[in-house]
Amino acid sequence: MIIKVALRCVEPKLYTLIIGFYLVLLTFIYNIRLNYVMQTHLCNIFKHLIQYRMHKKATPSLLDWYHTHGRHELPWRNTEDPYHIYLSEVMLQQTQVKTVLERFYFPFLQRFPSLKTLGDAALDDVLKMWEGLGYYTRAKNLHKTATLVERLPSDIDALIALPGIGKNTAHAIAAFAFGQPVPVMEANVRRILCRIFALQTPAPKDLWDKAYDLLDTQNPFEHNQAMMDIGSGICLPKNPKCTLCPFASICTGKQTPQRYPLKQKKTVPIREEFIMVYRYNDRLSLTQRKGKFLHGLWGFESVDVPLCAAEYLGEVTHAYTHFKLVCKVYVYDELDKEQTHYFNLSEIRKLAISKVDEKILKLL
DNA sequence: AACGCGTGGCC
DNA sequence: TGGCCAAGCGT
Repeated sequence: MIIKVALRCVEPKLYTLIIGFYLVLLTFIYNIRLNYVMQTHLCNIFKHLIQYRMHKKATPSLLDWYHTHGRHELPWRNTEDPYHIYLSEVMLQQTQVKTVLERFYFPFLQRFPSLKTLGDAALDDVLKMWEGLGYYTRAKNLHKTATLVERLPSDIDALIALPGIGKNTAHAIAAFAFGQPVPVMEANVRRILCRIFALQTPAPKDLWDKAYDLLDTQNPFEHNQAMMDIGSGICLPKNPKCTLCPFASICTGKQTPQRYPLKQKKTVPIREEFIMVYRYNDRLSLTQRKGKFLHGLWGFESVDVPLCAAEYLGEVTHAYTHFKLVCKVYVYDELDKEQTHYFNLSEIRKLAISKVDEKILKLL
């Protein structure tokens, strides 16, 4: 352990080795009166130094790899603004780069160019910009955070204290916006670590320990970005391109990459719902969702039993991550007093609605 | 600790 | 095509 720490602090130059060899030789040849423990200790230090040099030589540095192969054009890599970096991190939670880059990042920033404009906006307007991106509590927490702080803190614990910022996002902001020597721990990094160290079902703490161990503390930005680029472009879930990987020489799991990490499959339940829509003078009844599911979005009402007199329009299905939804849609051409909100088509387009309700709308 | 939480890319 | 998966977080 002491040796590993020493190796992190001191970049072993060639002259260190030469002097080291010279000392060891002196120790043996002239039988200098060092005790046995000291001799072994010295020998071990130099053995590790040699191994470290060979390792560095065998694996081209991540820094070099990043300069040559990294995705330098990603907009959140070319800004110093912590708000921009923070926004990208939240949008990218469980969401592919392509989606965020092509459809959401720029329009959102155009509409809310600063933390202050975001905090001053109405939540419904924020949700409208988030429409189609999914996981809507992200938008709610983003807005909430914008009302809480004028600028983002750089301290990891202070970041985690903000709603919507967990351990990974806090580390990402610390590393990317404030240059702190900390690793990130998301899907790509996790998979790389599992493959390198042949881990099937690692505990989170083990992964963080490995990540800290592997981190290039001199270049945290490049190191973390490189890890994510390798994870998304080389160390793929299926058919990883190990021949292109800078970690190939030290990777212990590359023979059977599909085993690391081990994935458990879950069966998704099917949920059936009756959707009851009231239609009156080309206006439709909608309600704003209150719970955690599709939070804040507008949609058609789900009922236990549809009205007998209502007309059955057909089925709409939608696959979520944890269940499959089958909606049987009914419409009734009367005004129901209990429905407080009626909208025509152009008004509905201004509301934030989900994919299911979009499908139901199409059916109507 | 194990779930609930959306949508779309990719094969 | 259906199934897997994605820059995770809150509870």
